[in-house]
Amino acid sequence: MPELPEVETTLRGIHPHLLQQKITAVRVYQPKLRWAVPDELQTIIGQRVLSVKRRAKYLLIETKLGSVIIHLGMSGSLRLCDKGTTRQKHDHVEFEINQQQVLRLHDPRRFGCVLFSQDPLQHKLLINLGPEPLLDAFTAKHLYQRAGQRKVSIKSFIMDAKNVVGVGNIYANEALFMAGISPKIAVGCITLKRYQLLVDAIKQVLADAIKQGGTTLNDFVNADGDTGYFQLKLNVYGQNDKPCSQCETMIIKLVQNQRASFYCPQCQS
DNA sequence: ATGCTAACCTGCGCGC
DNA sequence: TGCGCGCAGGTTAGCA
Repeated sequence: MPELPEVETTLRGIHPHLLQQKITAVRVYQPKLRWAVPDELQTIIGQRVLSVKRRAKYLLIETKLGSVIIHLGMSGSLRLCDKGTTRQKHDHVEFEINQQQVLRLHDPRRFGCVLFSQDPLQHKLLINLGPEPLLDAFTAKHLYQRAGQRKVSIKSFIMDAKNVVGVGNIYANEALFMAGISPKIAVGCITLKRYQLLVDAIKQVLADAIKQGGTTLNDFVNADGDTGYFQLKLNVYGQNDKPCSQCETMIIKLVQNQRASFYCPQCQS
C-alpha cells in the first residue's frame, strides 16, 4: 500500500520514539521477504539510533555501525507497541527498543524488505535513485532532459524511480490529471512547459497527501497504532465509469505496464 | 540503451 | 456457503 506520503507519515510517527534509543534485540520470525533478511542485521543490537531518515520509499535507521534499510512494499506497515503486545499474523521482524517497546514490521504480501548496510545511500537499491520529488532538485528541466526522444509513456516514466522517486500508482494518476496530461503520451513528445505543469502537480499532490497524514485505502496503520484512514480526494484513481469532477466526461480505465491507469479523455491530452 | 514481462506473496470481493 | 477468478498501494531481474 504505501506510497511516499504513507512512508513519510510512518517516518514522522516512529522518529521521536527511536531517536537516541538503544536497540536491545532484533527478532526475525519470517526472513523470506522480497530479499532474505540478512544475518548482519544483528549487528545493530546494542546500538543507539543516531537518526531515522527516508530516501524514496526506503526508511533508514542509522547507528554508528550501520543502518537498517526498510521498504514496506505493497502491504507493509510499521507499528510501535509495548513489548508484551501479542504479535499479529504477518508480523515478520521486530526491533526491541530499550527493552520496553518493539517496532514491528507487518507485511502480508512480503514484498517489503529489511536489509543492513554500512553505507545505505551507496547500497545497490538506493544508489541509482532519482531526485526526491519535494526537493528543489526535482525540476521540469530534469524530466525534460531525461525524456529526450524516448517513447515510453509519461505514466510509466514518472513511476520509474530512476527519473523521480516516490510517485506510486495513485499519485501518478492524480498528478497527470492535475497537469492535464494523458497517461499514454510518449515522454519525448512533451514540452518543457508541460513538464513544469507536471512537476508542480506531483509536488502538490504529494505535499497535500503528507499534510493529510497519508492516505486512505485499506490497511494503513500509523506508528502509534491508529488506523490512518484519511480519505484523500481522488479525482481519477478508481473513478472509472464515473463522471469527471471537472467536465462530467466518464473517467476511463486502462492498463499500462501491468498497472491500472485512470484518466479523463476530455481534460487530459 | 530501451521497453516490456514475469515474478515475488497474501487477502479480499465478486460472480456463479 | 464455497470456489475460482481477478485485482491490489512496489520494484527488480531478465529478456528481446
